Amino acid sequence: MELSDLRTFEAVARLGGMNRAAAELNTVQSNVTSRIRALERELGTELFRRHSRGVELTRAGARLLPFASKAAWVLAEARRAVLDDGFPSGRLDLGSLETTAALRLSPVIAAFTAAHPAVAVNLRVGSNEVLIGQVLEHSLDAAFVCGPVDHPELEAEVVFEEELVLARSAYADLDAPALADGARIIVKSPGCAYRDRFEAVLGAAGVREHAVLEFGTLDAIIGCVKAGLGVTMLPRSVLVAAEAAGDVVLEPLGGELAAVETLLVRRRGATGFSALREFLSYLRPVADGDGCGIAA
Amino acid sequence: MELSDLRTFEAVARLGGMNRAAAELNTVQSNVTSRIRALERELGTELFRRHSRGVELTRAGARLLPFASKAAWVLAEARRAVLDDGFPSGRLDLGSLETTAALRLSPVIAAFTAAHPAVAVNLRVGSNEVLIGQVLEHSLDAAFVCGPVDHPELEAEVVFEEELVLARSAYADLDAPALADGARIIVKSPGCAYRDRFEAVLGAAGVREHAVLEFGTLDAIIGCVKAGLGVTMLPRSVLVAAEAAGDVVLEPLGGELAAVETLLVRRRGATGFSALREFLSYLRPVADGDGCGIAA
DNA sequence: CACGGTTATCTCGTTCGGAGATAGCGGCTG
DNA sequence: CAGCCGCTATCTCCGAACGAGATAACCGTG
Repeated sequence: MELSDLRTFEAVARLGGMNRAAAELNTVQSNVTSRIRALERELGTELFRRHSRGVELTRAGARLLPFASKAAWVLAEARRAVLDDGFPSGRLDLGSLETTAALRLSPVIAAFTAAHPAVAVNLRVGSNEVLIGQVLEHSLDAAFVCGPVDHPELEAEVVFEEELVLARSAYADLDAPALADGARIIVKSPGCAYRDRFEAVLGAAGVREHAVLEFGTLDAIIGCVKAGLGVTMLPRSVLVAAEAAGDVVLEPLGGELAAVETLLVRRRGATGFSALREFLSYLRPVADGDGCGIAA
Repeated sequence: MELSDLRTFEAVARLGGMNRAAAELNTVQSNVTSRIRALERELGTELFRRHSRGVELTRAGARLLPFASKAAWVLAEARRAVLDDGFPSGRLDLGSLETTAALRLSPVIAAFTAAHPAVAVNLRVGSNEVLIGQVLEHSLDAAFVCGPVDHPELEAEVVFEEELVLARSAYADLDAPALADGARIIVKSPGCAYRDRFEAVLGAAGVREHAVLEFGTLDAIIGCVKAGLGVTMLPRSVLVAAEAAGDVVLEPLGGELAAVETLLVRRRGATGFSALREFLSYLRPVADGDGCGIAA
């Protein structure tokens, strides 16, 4: 059982056909077939059920599939570890919630890239679930997400602590309560980590009905809040600029619903290559200076 | 980078020479050399420093080595997972402290093997450190050890809780304190998990000097205690037979030093093949019936 | 029934890896 | 210093394995 065998197996399983797999692997169908048959012969089990539309995994094949990816990851990490001579270099794929990226990360990443030009930092913004999934499938090295995260294959540490506050237009009726039945809340697209929290806050405030306005960017949200279209809930640091400009009014939430921790999650056991280790060392002073402890 | 390349690499690194590796791999030296050179060419780094006595790993080679083992493990687990059709079968390699094996495991293993004759259960007795090391290097599937265990790559659950008690000869001067300066303690060979605990108990009791007698088996220890050669500290259940026979007198310790947890440790992320999963299900009722909760 | 799409099988040519012999290097020893 | 021994590097030969292409067989669909 060689790695190339597992690669073809994985491609066939993913694409559902030997022809398609052959195209992706830059070879011809007959070779894919024979490789798979050889693998089946070696393992003594059928891995695919063949039919006229392609193939589908048998139960044994389904059990093998995760190991095919795992083996590929191991080899990829091996290659990286060999080339990693202790001086940070290569790619560093990070993920982040948009709020964290906007307010916390730029100075850290700027300082890091300045000190380590050999590292190609790649920052991808996404929602909590997507980011965590990408870390798990090795598509990201680490991600800044909204805690808590509890997954056996991940380890997380708190790097920032934020205070969630309500924001509404400075030109609205400030005597009325910000949250009432029929309030219109402005949030990011589905999957936003703060959205669930917002719903919980609404529930705690006794709001049973509310309208929702969704936007893809923070700027759009804040712009709409200014314009009085509704109320939003975001980390205070995201909103201070708008508050200083006199456009929005902030209202502290209090209670434990207001505290939100930003975690850096990464795969457990990934000892960490130089670039990631070094990046962490840039991150910790920021977090400490911010008064945030690091939890193991 | 194929798996066979990593296997030859691992053999060369472990044996310190291409000739020796060739002998182990049932091939000739020239092939080993060329495989290694091809690997070095592919990775763009020297993996070995050659000299007239053999080869030694470069730093890059040392970084690669752990991944070679890891890749081999992944493939071995893949093969097992494919052949594992949900009905427990194959080998199940367990490790245990001698005390646990003697008193707790026999009924569980007996019931398990009776119900699952297709599983070849293999029980190896050893000390805490050795067992944990063997679990880490995949030489054991799981091990019963003395807690607590805190290792990022292991997960543990409490399966038994024992009470440590002092035991001394029933024919000794029972009015004198069992633990005093100059006491002779009888323990297992170095590495015994209870020994450190015993030393702590002695310290807490204010004993500054004591003699040590080491034996390899529990029977020898208990025999010597009977004979009045010294005092030992073991789980109560190991000693009840001797107490009932009237040969030894047990003395509860009290305090948190007396409580000892037996953990089942296994590698994290190893989803667990059928045999191990099934064995766990045999274990849990025993632990529960014993009044011991299972901690995740 | 013909057609498009699929997998299985066969053959041919190339390539890759294993076996063996030899050369070259370095240290050790008499 | 010369000879020896153990090691790695390199070369050549050969067989097995792999990739490419063509063809057959199968199935569902229009």
